[in-house]
Amino acid sequence: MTNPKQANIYDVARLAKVSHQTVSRVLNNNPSIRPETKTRVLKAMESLGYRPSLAARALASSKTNMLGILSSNADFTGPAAMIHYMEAAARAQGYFVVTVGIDANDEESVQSGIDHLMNLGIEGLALVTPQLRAVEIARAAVSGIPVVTLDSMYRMDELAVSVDNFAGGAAATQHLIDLGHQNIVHISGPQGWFESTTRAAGYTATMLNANLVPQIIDGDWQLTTGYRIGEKLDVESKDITALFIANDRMAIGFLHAMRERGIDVPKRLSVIGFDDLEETGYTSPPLTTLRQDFKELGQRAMNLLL
Amino acid sequence: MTNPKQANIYDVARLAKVSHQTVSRVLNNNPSIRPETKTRVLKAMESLGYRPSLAARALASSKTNMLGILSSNADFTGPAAMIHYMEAAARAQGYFVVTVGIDANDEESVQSGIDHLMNLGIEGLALVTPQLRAVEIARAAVSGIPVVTLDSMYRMDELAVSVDNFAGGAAATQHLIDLGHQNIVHISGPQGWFESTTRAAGYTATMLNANLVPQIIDGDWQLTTGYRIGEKLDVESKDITALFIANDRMAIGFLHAMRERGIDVPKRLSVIGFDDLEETGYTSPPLTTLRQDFKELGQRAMNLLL
DNA sequence: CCTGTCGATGTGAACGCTAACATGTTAGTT
DNA sequence: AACTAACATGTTAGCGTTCACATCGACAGG
Repeated sequence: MTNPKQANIYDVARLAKVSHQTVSRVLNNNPSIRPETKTRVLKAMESLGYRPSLAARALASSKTNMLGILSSNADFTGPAAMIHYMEAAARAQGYFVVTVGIDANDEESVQSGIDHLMNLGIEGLALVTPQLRAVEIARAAVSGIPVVTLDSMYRMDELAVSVDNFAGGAAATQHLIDLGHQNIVHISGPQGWFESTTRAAGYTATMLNANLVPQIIDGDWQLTTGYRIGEKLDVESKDITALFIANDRMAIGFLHAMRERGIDVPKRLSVIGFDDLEETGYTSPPLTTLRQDFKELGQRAMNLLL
Repeated sequence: MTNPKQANIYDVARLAKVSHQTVSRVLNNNPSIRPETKTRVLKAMESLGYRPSLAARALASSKTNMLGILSSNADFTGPAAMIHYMEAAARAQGYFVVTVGIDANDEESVQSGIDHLMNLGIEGLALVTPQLRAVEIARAAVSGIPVVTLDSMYRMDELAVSVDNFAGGAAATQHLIDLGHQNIVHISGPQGWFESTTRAAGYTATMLNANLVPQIIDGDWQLTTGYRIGEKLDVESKDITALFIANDRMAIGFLHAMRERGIDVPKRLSVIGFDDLEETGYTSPPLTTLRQDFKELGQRAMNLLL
């Protein structure tokens, strides 16, 4: 409760009748310190309300204990959850996480975000930016520290963790095939997004594998787009019986259109989505969806960084 | 691209043929420096790829340039958006934002989150924790730095910014009254949340003001709860004609239940929600909702801190 | 007993910057 | 021309740690 003048390591040392270096050793859990001395120092810290200065520590040791997250679209459920769990994992190890939000379509925004973080002296960077271009810029602008990418195709190098979108797309498609569908359409995400292309690839591969013809309609994740596609999709004459839609938002929009047109889902048409919106399951008509494990993903990313 | 040994202020000074202090002055935009000298120094920095050390700066000036955000439920749309905009506003002023996620129902979690941030030496703290108890703990644990609360009743002191939930609740209610409804039910959020009580208060006041009887059903923000309430609400015998539901999630669940029961919204029953889910407007039946301006809120909070 | 080792602790410098004060230079006053 | 104020820059001393090395005592081996 008192706030006279934050105690420093010398104050503690004096009170504990040791040298400042011994205090430092206690701070860093140096093994060669007598338990007795250690408790004495600890007690002194306690009674002074001592708080080590991260700044001084960083200066002397050139370890900042800072991690950066570069994030576009942090307001989507998935990314937000991943960031949340990454932060928790990092904090458990004594790290601080600085999150910077960017506009992934604006190269300058990406650059300045990275600059900001590099100035801080972060020791690791996580990219929660599904846009291919942004990841490239980021990887180029950063050097000397580990970078991990979430949700990407970069999985090929070891520096990324990711939902296996290919497998996901394949699973969704296979599910529909197993239900007996043959004429299955895929509504994809926008180009330039990892999830888009990978999910679509999973779909295509599975269709071809079953000797079926893949049909992809380009989407852009937006709910309204799903709706618009739903309005004009020629379900009847083309005899489409099932759709795999790349994310739940579009799926919800699409379902709404179906309802307006009086097309019965799931009787006349099966629809499967992808993502993790809580709303799923309470739409009418109901939506089947593939869940993703963001928690595990976030933690894995952190472990990779540390 | 080279990375021999980060240049420091002395290296720059030597190259620009000035003293290190002059370099420091350039760094800090000291006005009493000749433009000519300034450009010379700037050029030297550039050519060395100089990056000021935040740690050293913090140590010498005891200004950390760090701001903290304590956040529960960061995966809701509202909070996530606010955090996003706060970060942007802070960064524009050269600040770094460290976000810590907590479990607001676990006092220890709140405490340790705050400790973490205090160790960092943050210069300001924003609370994005709508739970009353968490805010109390936080306010008590922090001293010496400004604390701002978002979305709270603390609006009374100047240290909080907030959507005016009271006015919002009142507006929604009045809207229904204006449509001619008299028997209007409110489904509220959980107790202990600012938004809950304040929105409910706005509802109650408006009802009473119109000589109508307020009827409140306790909810908890959850979609499933909205659904369950919808399942068993005795709309018929009580002749309920309208509902004001405290958030969109519950509203969506509720609407789903109405649909299953064959109750026509909005013909038989008017429903109005509150929040900011994009999905709103594409549900069936359609949902009217009150929008919130998270962007402005986030920025206002930052300005308050700085 | 003397020497060599190891464990426990102390000493001084360094980290890269800003604060405070000192110095030198220019221009304005009388 | 001498004196001062204002500007532009330099000098020295920290800020609170850690690092590298020095010291001190005790205990073992010969």
